[in-house]
Amino acid sequence: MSSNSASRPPKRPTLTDVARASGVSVALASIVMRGAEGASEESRAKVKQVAANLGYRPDSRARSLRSTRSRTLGLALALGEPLHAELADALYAQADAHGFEIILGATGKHRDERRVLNTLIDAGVEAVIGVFPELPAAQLTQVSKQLPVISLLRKVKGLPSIITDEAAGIKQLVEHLVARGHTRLLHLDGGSAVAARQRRDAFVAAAASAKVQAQVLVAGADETTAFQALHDYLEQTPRTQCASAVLAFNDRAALGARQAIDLAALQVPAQISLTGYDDSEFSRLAHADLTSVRQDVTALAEAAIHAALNASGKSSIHAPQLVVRGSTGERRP
Amino acid sequence: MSSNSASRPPKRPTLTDVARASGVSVALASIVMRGAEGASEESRAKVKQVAANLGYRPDSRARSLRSTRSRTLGLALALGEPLHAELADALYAQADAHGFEIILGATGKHRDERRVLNTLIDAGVEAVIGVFPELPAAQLTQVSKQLPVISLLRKVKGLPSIITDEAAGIKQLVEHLVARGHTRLLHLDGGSAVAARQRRDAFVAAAASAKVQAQVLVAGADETTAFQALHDYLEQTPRTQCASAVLAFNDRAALGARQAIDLAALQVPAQISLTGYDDSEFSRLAHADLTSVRQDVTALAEAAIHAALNASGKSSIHAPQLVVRGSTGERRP
DNA sequence: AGATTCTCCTAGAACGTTCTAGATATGGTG
DNA sequence: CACCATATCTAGAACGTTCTAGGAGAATCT
Repeated sequence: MSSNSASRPPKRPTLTDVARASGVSVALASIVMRGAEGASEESRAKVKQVAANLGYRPDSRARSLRSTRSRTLGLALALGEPLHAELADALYAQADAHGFEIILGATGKHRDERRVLNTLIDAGVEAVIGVFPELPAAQLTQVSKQLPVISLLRKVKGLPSIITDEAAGIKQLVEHLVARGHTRLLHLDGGSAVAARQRRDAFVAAAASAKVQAQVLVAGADETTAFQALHDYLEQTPRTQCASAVLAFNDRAALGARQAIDLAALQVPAQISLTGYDDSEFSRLAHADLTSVRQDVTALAEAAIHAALNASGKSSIHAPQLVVRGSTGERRP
Repeated sequence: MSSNSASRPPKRPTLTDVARASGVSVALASIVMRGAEGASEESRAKVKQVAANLGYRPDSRARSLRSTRSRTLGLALALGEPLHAELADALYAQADAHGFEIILGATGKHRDERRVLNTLIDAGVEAVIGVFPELPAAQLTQVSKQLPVISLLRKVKGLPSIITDEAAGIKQLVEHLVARGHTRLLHLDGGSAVAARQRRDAFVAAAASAKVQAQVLVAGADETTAFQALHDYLEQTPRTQCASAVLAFNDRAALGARQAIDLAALQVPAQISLTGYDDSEFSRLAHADLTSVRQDVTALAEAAIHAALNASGKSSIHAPQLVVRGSTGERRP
């Protein structure tokens, strides 16, 4: 009646079992399983056959303990972030191509980034790639003395950092809007999120150099805070003094912003333009139809894996791409 | 100029180092680090002090290799799913309380669930908790002979399965709508997603027992497919024959559905009611303001951890809760 | 024929822990 | 004083691999 997990696990077969069953030494069996050189085709065939029959799988703990080559990478990111999910997909593909496995650790508001990092390291990964919004750079560099640590989406001094050129992305958005006649821009900033400061600064700079008015609203990287911030703004600001274009920190924030706009009965893009960032799946949907900035996920992933596997890990900065959709239009005063 | 990860990792301190530095045997140092009994308070203090100074961290590979107690759980889920993110949060909290670490594996359209499972097992976890939408039950039960495998959100025969009472959730939605005069219901189904069949069947059954018309549209668990399916439906169905209420598979699907509805210039809830499932963060936003069904994430997590840690892992089924918001209303013919 | 070089194989140490089975010392008891 | 119980400690095997060093044959060279 009870589940069958109650029965004692029948010890999984070990390399010794395989060796014994195929009448060779453990060392030779190891050579075959690793695909190393030094075994005849004949032995190879036999050992592989036996291993398959027994359902043998190498124990990665023992393997990495001995060889310091676990062929496993640690990846730290936040769950529920569309961009992170995309990145993970690309990273998996890249790691695959190099014969590496990936295990993840989830960072989050309530979960200590340092601890996530430690958990991955203790599990025996060869390198860690991660999005660490809040972990102090000092701690990261400290850890990086033990094994390669690659910072994704955030520039960390002294660490290989794979990032997008935020200034370029924001500049494209601002110029796109300015070219359509907008002279009063509003940025819903990402709070403590990764890249938030870069985008905020880039926004101010780009607006200044285009000689248009710029205002920044402190918000966050999620729907709710963005909604709240913009909602308050729209209620408190006389309609005539309102910005005619809103740049949200990312697409999720734009979704929240959109709802504040709808609630204020403003038309997008007729009365107000809206932009996101990241070009998430839902930004492409008809109603959102969000002008956004696409980060080069594939290139980021490729660079991160490369930095992780080659000890001489180099930082790199990748160009984003403006994606114009229906949520931005000409300013009609 | 180059990053400092190029310098050779200064081997991390081992238990032997700690023992030597504190002038005791390795065995005693081990006892202290484990908090096992058999050491004087004096030695305890000294060893701990030395360990802290050296920055010693036990190697979980060696530890679990020897003792088959890694105090680590594997968690397999999909990235980018709000519900999964919530579950992970709750599971982390629960695991914490039991002194367990968690490492994740991401399942996904392009990633073999079996392989994710293997990666976690090879990393030395004591048990795996996972959402496995597509992995055949036979394979799961096969693996569960090696270590406890807990199925989350999907009933798998022969495996401890922690699920929500989908029939109850759907029934509440249907009855809620029927009570408001709706007699023609449409369900956007979740395709091959976990729980999709249960919800679909429950929808048909609940509609039948309430004696209202029911129609099911094949879609999927994401925004895009839901949008597409409903968009086509609204275009092809004469307005007078349209359903007056749409039950989306989950909140993400509801978001897509909402956009199809907006595009068709229908008012929610005046002309058409819409419901989601999962009560995600964004379903609470003003514009979405989505009537949904809340799964008891905390209870699910608690049950899953309990099943994973106690070999006698029991299945359980949890009651969901209807959350009424502004996206559903009286039918106005 | 001896030396050299292959190819194929193996014994045994090592990785960093935990665990078993004692050793040693301390103190109480008959 | 001999005996046992208890508390504290330790040596060394074990976990499942990989790696180093070398051995046995067979083939090639000089």
